[in-house]
Formats: sequence, C-alpha cells, structure tokens
Amino acid sequence: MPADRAPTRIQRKNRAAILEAALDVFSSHGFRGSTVDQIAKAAGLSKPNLLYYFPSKEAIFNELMAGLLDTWLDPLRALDPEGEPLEEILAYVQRKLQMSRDFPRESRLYANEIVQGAPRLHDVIAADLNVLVEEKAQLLQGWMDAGRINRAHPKHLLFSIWSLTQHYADFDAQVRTLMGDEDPFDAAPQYLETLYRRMLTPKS
Amino acid sequence: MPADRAPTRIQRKNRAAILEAALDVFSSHGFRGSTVDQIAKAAGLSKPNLLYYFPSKEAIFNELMAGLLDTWLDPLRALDPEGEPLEEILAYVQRKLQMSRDFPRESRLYANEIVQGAPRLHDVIAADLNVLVEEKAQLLQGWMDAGRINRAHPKHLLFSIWSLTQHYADFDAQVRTLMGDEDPFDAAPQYLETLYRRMLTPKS
DNA sequence: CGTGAGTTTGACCAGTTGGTCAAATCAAGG
DNA sequence: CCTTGATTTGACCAACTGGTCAAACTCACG
Repeated sequence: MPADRAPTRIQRKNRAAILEAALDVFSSHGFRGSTVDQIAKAAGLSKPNLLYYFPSKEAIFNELMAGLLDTWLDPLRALDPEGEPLEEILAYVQRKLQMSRDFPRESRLYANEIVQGAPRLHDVIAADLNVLVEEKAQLLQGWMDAGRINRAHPKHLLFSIWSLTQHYADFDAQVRTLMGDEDPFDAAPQYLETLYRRMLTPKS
Repeated sequence: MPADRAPTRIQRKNRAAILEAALDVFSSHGFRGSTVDQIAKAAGLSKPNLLYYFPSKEAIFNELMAGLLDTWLDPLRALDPEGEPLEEILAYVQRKLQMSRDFPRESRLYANEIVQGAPRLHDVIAADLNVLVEEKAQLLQGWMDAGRINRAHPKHLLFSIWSLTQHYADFDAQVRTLMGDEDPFDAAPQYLETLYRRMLTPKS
C-alpha cells in the first residue's frame, strides 16, 4: 500500500484509472457481478497491482459511492427558497435530467444498489438524505400553502422528479431500443418541462 | 431430469417452489449475485435436487423472465382505443401502480435486468415490446390530434408512466426509508392521478 | 551510478460456485 | 409386496474469485 505521504504522480494516475474503471464495471454488472480482475484489466493493471492501491474490492466500491452521493444530491441542495417556486422546480428537473445524460453510469450504479435493497447505503439514506428531503419537502409544502404552486404530496413530487429523470439513464437500454434513431434526450427536456408546468402552475 | 411425459404431482409442486424461490433470490441479488444453493435452500431442496428439475441456473432465470414479460405488458395491451382517452390512461396508470405494489419482486427483477443493459432481454424488447409500444404510441397520438387529451410526446408519456409507477417497487428501499411510517401506496394513487389529469386534461 | 522507496508481477491459496454422478430412497401400480 | 421409474442425496470436480506474498523491477534523487 502507498505510504501515508502525499500521493506520487503514479499513484494519482492509477487510483483515478481504477475508480474510472470500477465505475464502468460496477455500474454495468453490480457489485457482486463484477470481478476484481475485470476492473484491473479495464484500468490496464494486473490484479495484484490493483490491490496494491486499494485493500479490497469493497474498498473501491465504497470510495466510489462516497464520492458519488455528494454530487448526486447537489441539484436538490440548490433548490432555492428565495427563488420563484415553479422556475426553481423546473430548473431542478432540468439539472437532474442533464446529470442522467452526462453521468448515466453514476445513476445506474446508484440504481443497482437501491434496487437490491440498498444493503450498503441504508444508513446514508436514513441519515443525510432523509434530512435533506425533509427540509426540501417543507419548502415545497410552504410554496403550496402560499398558493404559489399547485398542491401535491411534496415527497411524492420529489420521488417523481427522481424517477422521471433517472429513468433515462437507468433504463437507457430499453428507452433507446424503443426510440430507434431518435435521441431520447432531444424531446425529454421539453416533455418534462411541460409535465411539471401543467401540473404545478397554479390555476390563475 | 423429468421425462417428457405429463408432469407428476411432485414435479408440479417442486418446479413451482423453485420458480417462486428464484423470483425472491434473483430479484434481490440479480442474476450473478444469486447462487443455486441460495435458491435451492429457499425452495426447500438440495442443490442437486434442484438441478434435477432445471438443467442450469440460467434455465431457471429464463423461464422466470419468459413468464414475467407477458403479464407485465398486459395492462398496456388493455389500453382501449374505444374508451374515453383520459380515463383509459388514468386506469392504465393505476393498474400499473397496483402491479408495483402487488408484484414488486417481478418489477425489480425486470429493473435489475434493464439497468445492467438488458443482456438477456434485448431481443424481446426489440421485437415484441417495440411493436406494442409503436401501436400504443400511435393510439395516443391519435387522441392528441383529435384534441381529446393535451399534446405530449407519446413515447415519453409511456416512459413516464412506467417510470413513475415502477419507481415505487424498484426504489422501495429508498422510498420507504424516506416516508417513515407513512405507506407510500397510500398517497401514490392520488398523486399520480392528479399529475396525469392536470397534464392531459385538454384546456376547455 | 547507486540506493532506497515506490511499483509491478507470477505463483499461489483457500473459499465459493455451477454442475455431475452413482448410489440410495421413495412412490404407485400390478 | 415387489418392481420400476421418479426422486433425492452425499461426494466430488473444475473453474473462478478475492486476496496474499516474496521476489523482481523502476524511478527519482543525491
């Protein structure tokens, strides 16, 4: 294992290559379905060499997950109590949709984990995520009470945003097959904007 | 392996037990993450005994998938060109939501497969599902052209229905953690009805 | 160019896994 | 109750997998 000192050039390069390869492999085969050998080969290293940089397969996975969750929740954190409610929500939807397009592997990695019961994530969800969701649900409820957007169950509203946006990353294989030549991300922004605008615009 | 004759009482019972157990195990660990031993134990059989009824792990999985897909698409097939458009769509949404509540394992099994790129399902999706979706997208487009529901990209409309309803099964672990005591399925039907009603009800 | 820390590798190990097989056990009809 | 086919099992195997280790190699730096 590399010493506790500042990482050398080689260390930085190889650790980055491993995490990049691991994201690729884990996101398309799940934790259990991925082998250390696969990841090593994808990173251009031998298995023992990879294990020189990370103590175990699980350590790679955990580091990947830790890094992921933070960026994953940034768009929600950015929901601004001071902004115009409908525009804030629509912007959140679009930001989330962009993440599905630009970081589909991250989305699938997360999906893989949750679908299988979130065995390695349960604590994080119950703690950090729960607090954030509770806060933002309050915010949405406040906007609704003030008549600035239509009423709807705030948490279900958040779920629907996650669901609709991440669907384009998580079910990419299905969506693309059914869309043929058309790029799903051409019409998706418009579709989701229309959906949430119609749903939330308060009756004049 | 059982002969090609009519299945005995024991054969019927054990094959059913195996498929039931396999649904449980596959849906919560994925194909690669499940072991034959796990399935056998869950079915109350020894591993060699299980392999007396199915030639391989993959054979179990395939039989499960084949049976699944048909029932999975039934609600969409039931979308009736003769019915009242908005009510037809709302009924479809509710039927799909009920399936997520009553058959979450089936939903997760399917999700697991698609998230990982649908390696074993690509052909089926490209063939059967594609035809059905093409047909129903036409139907929706017709309703929009006739001004009976609001305009929206028909395929994205279908994707959104799948996404929103299956989310409650596939992301159950996350949804339940964030909802606390409240059963997600209490408010979900109302939420989705409101969403699609607001979105699709034509401006008078 | 020498040297010591950092890096890489082939050989290896123990546990797991999908699957086989011959022998043992069971069930049902004659 | 006895025979025959259906069912079950313990022992076993080969391939794979996560991980170890000592030896070899490389590289930066004095």
